[in-house]
Amino acid sequence: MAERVTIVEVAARAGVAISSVSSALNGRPGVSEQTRARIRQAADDLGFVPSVRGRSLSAKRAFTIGLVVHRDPFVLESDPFFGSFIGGLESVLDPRGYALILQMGSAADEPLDRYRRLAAGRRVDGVVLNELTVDDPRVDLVRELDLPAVGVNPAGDFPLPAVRQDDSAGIGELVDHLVSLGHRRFAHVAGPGRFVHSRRRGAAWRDAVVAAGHDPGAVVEADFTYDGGARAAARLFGPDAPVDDRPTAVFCANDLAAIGFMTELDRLGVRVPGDVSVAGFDGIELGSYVRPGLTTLTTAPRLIGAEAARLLLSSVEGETVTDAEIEPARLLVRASTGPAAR
Amino acid sequence: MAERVTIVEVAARAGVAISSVSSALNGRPGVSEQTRARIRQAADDLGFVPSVRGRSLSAKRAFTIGLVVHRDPFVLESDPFFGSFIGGLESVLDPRGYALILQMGSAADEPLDRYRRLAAGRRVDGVVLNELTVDDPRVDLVRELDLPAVGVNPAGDFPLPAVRQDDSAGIGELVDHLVSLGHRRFAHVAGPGRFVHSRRRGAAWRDAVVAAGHDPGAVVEADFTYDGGARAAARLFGPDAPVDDRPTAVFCANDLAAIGFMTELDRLGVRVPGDVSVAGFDGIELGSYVRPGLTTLTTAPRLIGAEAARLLLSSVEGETVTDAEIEPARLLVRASTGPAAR
DNA sequence: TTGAAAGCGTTACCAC
DNA sequence: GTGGTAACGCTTTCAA
Repeated sequence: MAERVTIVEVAARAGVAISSVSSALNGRPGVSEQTRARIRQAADDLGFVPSVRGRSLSAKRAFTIGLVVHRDPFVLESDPFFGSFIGGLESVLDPRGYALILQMGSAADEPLDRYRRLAAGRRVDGVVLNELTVDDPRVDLVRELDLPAVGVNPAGDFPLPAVRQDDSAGIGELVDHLVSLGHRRFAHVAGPGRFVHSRRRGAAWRDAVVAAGHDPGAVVEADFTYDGGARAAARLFGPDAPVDDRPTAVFCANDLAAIGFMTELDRLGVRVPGDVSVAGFDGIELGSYVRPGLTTLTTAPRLIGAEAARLLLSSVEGETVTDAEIEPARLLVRASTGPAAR
Repeated sequence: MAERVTIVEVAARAGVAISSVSSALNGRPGVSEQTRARIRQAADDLGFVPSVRGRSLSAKRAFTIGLVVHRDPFVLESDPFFGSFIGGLESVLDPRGYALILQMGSAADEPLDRYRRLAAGRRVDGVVLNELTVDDPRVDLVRELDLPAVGVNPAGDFPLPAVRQDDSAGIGELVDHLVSLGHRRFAHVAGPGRFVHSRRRGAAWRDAVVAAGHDPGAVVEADFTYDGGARAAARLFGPDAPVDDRPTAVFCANDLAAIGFMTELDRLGVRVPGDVSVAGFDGIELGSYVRPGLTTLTTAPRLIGAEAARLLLSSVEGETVTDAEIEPARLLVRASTGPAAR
């Protein structure tokens, strides 16, 4: 690598001490406007950019935050959340001079180790905790490690700073929508029960259906994948499924599963929305392309990422942080929901 | 953040100089086995892990490599390549003490700036160059910046270390497969022409079809998205498309577009594979779920990522690097290709 | 074999 | 306002 220009050379060119260069360039007081200008000039001439390495050591800060993805890579493949979420993180990290370290905790290795090593090597100043599980062990871990962290959509009693997006209001709208279309028999294709967000969506759905005076119906646990959605459809509508009392409206905990669900229904000769209305959750692009277009709840992964980064940086920089609340997920009605069959 | 234990404390506990600790722990000679053991013990007792910050400054190395993704976040959403590719990178970076910095170059900002800043701040020791375009400006840039880099599937005359996976053999197999099924009229749904890999796939397809003695037929440029594939289908088989001379076999430059293509065909009442055979490229999970299952060429993004990381680290550490060749993409026949209609 | 000290590029403190 | 200088945590060189 080529030799890059350091603060020493800037100081030499401007004819001042390096401490003055540091003060001047970082906008600290104690430098006359005149010399500040001269220093700026010298820095520009030389194309000086401070080395994060030096800054890191001196400032005791890595200027880096970590995100560990715990999924199997192939699950991530089709997950629409991460791209936008990471983009959101980036959008606030980058302007503030921070970078994102991404780790993929393969299912094999102990995921907590990743955090341990990140902290032990002082690689990152903080981490964002995503896809929280019930009693997530990472919460205790980051406290033990004294590592700043923010949670994304955690449970109510979460002890760390968090960004939340309400989904109960939107799910309520969805239930109203379905009920007003005449639906009375429901089912839910849930995410894995260990995830906080799976549970919350399931609970919000159940509560809303019950509040509307109906039976919440069957709950089939899937795994957020396309294939899991397809299997759930087979279970509810396949040849072995009970014929009477079949639901006429199904809420899937995420769009990808909902799309798999619809595809399998199609194969089984069940019409959407003629025989069954289907709704998802997420608002992924794909949902607008498939036929029928998928009714869903739109979330804001990019915004969530941006807020998470904002909170985390505040936390890292020792400011007091209050939780962030994103605008609620909203109902987006497309063609996959329609009047209940008579 | 809690105070972490440093090399000084290890030295104190072992009753030696810090330089001895450094030598002992890094497996350098010049330390007796006895003191080495004592030092190891002390380090273990204290739970010492060297700070990357200190090492970075001293070693003039960030122990970090960079990947800049240039897509719109929403395109990335549905791209299956990155998850596995990043997993592959990680799988070799992590054991060697390196971490991955991921940046998302939003379409808005000048993407080259990302590399400039990464290099200027000494944030990374090298970068991997993905989705290379024809005359990709990043090639000159990294040389100007003197930043180690590896290319993924570049053109033949690429001046930097590269990892390549041949697709012409697999595409040849595909053409053989289609021809043996009786197909004579072909079309290709291509990726954007600025990408090297779009062009290579298109050329391999054309060459193979011509070599088989047939006309390569229409080429419709799409953009690797589901929607782009659907639009291509509308163009080739929609109401405005010429009715005679329609292709009976279509090769799409990637799976996602192929799936969009098939979905649109379905809507248009064109049967797959009854009326038209469709093949994709990539081997994404989704292709095995959709109906009919998608015939495709399977690539190895995880392996490509691993090799890219391996080459890049060699390059960073000043070793001589030779290009890596991944096993060729292979034909995977599923239900979307069948006998040509008579 | 061991240890002292310089150096990596910053920031921050404290004299002047 | 300005300029030394210590400190950050490590590696490396060089004497002892």
